[in-house]
Amino acid sequence: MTIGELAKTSGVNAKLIRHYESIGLIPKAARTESGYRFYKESDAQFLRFIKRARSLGFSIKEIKTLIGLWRNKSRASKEVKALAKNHIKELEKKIKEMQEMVDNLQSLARSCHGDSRPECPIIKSLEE
Amino acid sequence: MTIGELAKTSGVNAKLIRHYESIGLIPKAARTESGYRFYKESDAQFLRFIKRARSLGFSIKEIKTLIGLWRNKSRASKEVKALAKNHIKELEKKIKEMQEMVDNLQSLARSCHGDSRPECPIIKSLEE
DNA sequence: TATTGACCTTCCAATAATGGGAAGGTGGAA
DNA sequence: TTCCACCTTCCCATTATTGGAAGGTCAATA
Repeated sequence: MTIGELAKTSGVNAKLIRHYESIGLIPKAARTESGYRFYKESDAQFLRFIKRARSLGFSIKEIKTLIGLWRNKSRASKEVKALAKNHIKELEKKIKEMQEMVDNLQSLARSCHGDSRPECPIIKSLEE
Repeated sequence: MTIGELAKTSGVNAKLIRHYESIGLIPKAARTESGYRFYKESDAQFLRFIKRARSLGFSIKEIKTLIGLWRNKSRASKEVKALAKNHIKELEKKIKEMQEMVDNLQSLARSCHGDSRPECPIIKSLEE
């Protein structure tokens, strides 16, 4: 499989596959005589694994750990669960921060007339 | 005021003040004969404005717009309100995405025994 | 006066993840 | 042979912030 075909079957675009290789997230691909990378089916599965983990918000660094856990068939499930729980905590922390921003802004926006007059509590709150 | 003093009174560190100058977010500072930047009180207020806006999650680009609105004493408050509303929408969109990640992970984590056995639905879900 | 330490300067680089483009080589089909 | 689609590497941009290196300046102290 060429890198373009792998991109199609894995859903990860070729540019990104090369990048993942360059940072050591995936192993260096085998090459044809002319230097083209070539892949096998299982490489697509690997990339899909990465893509799913990304869609759950795991960072590349966390995914490296996840890959290790994935490959280690005898590791305890509590190790994986701990990683997930920790990740959930981080996500929840960010969500909370953003929700606080929204709440603050909502209350400012509510108190702003939003008409053609220049008086604006939103701006005023930034001045203080 | 030197940049270090400004950093203290504004709460924005010196490195970042120079950066803000380099990207044109704040005007170029006046210089002493020896090349040191120097500032006045109102510069600290300006930086605090920026810092507050950042803490509400506005991007540097949005802040540039906000500064324009701030300076324009005759602009309509509805312009500011529109910017804020738009920003709220973006924040809420991100929050929703992250909340979906959390929900998915929570349900996976719940179904994972989290003991010493290797079977793990979290990993399994990434394999599919 | 010489030294010292705290502060200032600029420039370069790194972070995280992805995308875009340029310049050039390769493969296969018409 | 020519042509197009694909491949290669390398560099750059994004966003906001921080870090360091190498070197100049200021003020106080020995």
